[in-house]
Amino acid sequence: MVKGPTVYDVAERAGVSIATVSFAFSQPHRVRESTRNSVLDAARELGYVPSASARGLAKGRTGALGLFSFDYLNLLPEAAGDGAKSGSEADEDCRLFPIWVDEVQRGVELECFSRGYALMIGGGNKASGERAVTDIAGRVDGLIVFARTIPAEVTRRISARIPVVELSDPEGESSLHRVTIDNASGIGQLMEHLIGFHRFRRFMFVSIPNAENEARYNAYSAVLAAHGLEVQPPLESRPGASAVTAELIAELQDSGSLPDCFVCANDEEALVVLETLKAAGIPAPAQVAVTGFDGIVAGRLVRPSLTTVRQPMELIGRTAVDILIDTLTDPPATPSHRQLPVSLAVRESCGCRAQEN
Amino acid sequence: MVKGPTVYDVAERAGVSIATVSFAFSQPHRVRESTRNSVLDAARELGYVPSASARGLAKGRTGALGLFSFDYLNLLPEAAGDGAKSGSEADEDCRLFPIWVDEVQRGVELECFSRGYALMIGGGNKASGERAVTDIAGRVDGLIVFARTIPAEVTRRISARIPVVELSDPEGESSLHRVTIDNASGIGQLMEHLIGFHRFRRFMFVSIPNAENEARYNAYSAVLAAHGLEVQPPLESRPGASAVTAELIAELQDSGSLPDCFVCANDEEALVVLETLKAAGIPAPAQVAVTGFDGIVAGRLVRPSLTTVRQPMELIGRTAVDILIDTLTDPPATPSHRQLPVSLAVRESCGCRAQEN
DNA sequence: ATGAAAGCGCTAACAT
DNA sequence: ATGTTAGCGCTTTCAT
Repeated sequence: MVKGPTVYDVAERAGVSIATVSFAFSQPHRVRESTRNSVLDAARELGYVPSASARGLAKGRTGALGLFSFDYLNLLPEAAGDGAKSGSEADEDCRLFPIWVDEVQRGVELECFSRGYALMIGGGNKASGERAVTDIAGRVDGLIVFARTIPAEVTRRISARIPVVELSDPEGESSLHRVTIDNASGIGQLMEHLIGFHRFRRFMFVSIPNAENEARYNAYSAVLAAHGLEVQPPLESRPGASAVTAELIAELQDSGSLPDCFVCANDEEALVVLETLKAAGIPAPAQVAVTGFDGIVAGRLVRPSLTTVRQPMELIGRTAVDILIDTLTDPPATPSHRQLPVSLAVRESCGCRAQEN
Repeated sequence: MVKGPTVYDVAERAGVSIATVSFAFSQPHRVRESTRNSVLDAARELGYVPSASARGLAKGRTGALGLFSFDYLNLLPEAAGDGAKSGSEADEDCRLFPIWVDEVQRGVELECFSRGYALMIGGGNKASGERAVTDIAGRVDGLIVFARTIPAEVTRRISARIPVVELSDPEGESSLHRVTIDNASGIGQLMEHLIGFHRFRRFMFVSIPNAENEARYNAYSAVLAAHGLEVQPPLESRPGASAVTAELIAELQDSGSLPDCFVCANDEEALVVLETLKAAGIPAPAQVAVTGFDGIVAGRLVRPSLTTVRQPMELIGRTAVDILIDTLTDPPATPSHRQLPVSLAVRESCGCRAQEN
């Protein structure tokens, strides 16, 4: 744990200057082979590990990209505590991991590694948020953030210093690069299946209000309108507050106005709805169908398994990294915006038969 | 993307020295409130983002911990390509993510964030391995590595500079901190169930040879011996080479020497065995039972679901971070070694009935 | 309470 | 091909 050797130590041991040591590592062909070998040997013998801080300071680049992962875990106490009886811990936690964010993160990691970048991951919650994201911004050459996790003012400030990619929000601060998905197409495919194949007519959209969900709701409304079907205002659930959802659904049942199908803005809400229905003794999909959006792993674990629109999560992460590296290589005049396709995953909760899997 | 403002800019704007700017951030109470405010205002107006490189260089600490995640993806082509018909992509990839490593990583992330550290993630494969791990070692205050992913010589060198925690290997370079699990207890619980409850008598251990698996095999042998049961040498599978496993199992079948139960050294091998049996038309668990070890998510997705020994993966990650921070706070005289408990997860593949989930 | 100045370890001109 | 040297942006004594 003692202070490690530096270029100076290596240089001295190899009998050369520090510049030569530096060159031996960064531009091997620029130093005579014998020299290079003696430097490399000295480094090895000394156990030399270059300081990324020093290197970063000198070069003005760190060679790392950053991903700010919001602490969605604040929701855990609430989400884990109600609804299902807490069975084995093993079965509990899988509903919570991996979620959308985790799968995107994986794509980011893979792309970073294969492109030779290190990945700095930062996390935070409401309290530590701005501080944490600024901290990590100071450590990297480019940053990826999830939409709506940090104030626009903060990302704007950061984007004045390093390129920032915001993930998956149809709109937002325009100075940022952006990766989105084709919400309209996804909802379109889904509704086509529900209306055309299942012949459902009465729908209810469930979501917490945010830009992403609004885009999905708009696409949903458009499809219903195009089919001449009635459009109800969305059922506004609240993150982690499944009790609220339960109450709303109870009201619908009491008034005899349950829809044919609950179209949920994302998988996590759909899982809550599914659980709520089960608790209320309303059979799904027999009496009411339910669909999600995202394609998280948990959607395949539950029974009935969740019919949903699958996002290319790994690709989203990879694309963000690609944008960053491109931007670093040669800065584009205008922020990139790449929209990725989605695909329908028909499973059980819409009323289709169980898959093999 | 223009060069961002520095302490000098902030100092000038606030009409103070750079030292005061630094103090205003790091030791707010040491500067007069009015001064502090003008510094903070100036920083905000300028969009100041402190450089972690400069800070790290000056302080000798980066405030980040590292996790070196080996590129297990080299196995993908082989693993994904055979066996099951490639159904929807959705169903494919879930068998590969999240695996053990991913769940441990999650624990590392959570603990880092809650303790105020950033997390640097590095990845590599055989080729880039040493280079990549040295690179990330130069960026952090402490490093976590998975056992057997990098040469002992390299970790030793790095551990001379920063504390290193190696995860889950019963033995290894002794200069490293270490987090292990109680393999013997886990195998003991598992075998007790298989022998005591299911009355199995003829077992076959399946594994690729490594220290971890050897520890499990030894525990397994000990239990069998204690029950006066015959101990066969392990069936040596190869990572990703399920064809080999298939051949070995075919031989067993031909010679009429299929065991009552395949005890696999880990879940991934168990999944391969399960698939191989299915392909060979041998019903599991009806004719042959199969068990795993680890408790990865995929084990709950397959049918029959996998009976296994569950590791506290998140806790493993958290513990590693805890050791690192402790060590950074005040260096212990001797490397820490913490062993974590495991628990039996009885599911379908041993012959028990389907769970609710 | 604030400023001056000496590094931290490395890179990259520029010399030689 | 190799050496000299001036920073990179920040922290931290040590003065004032």
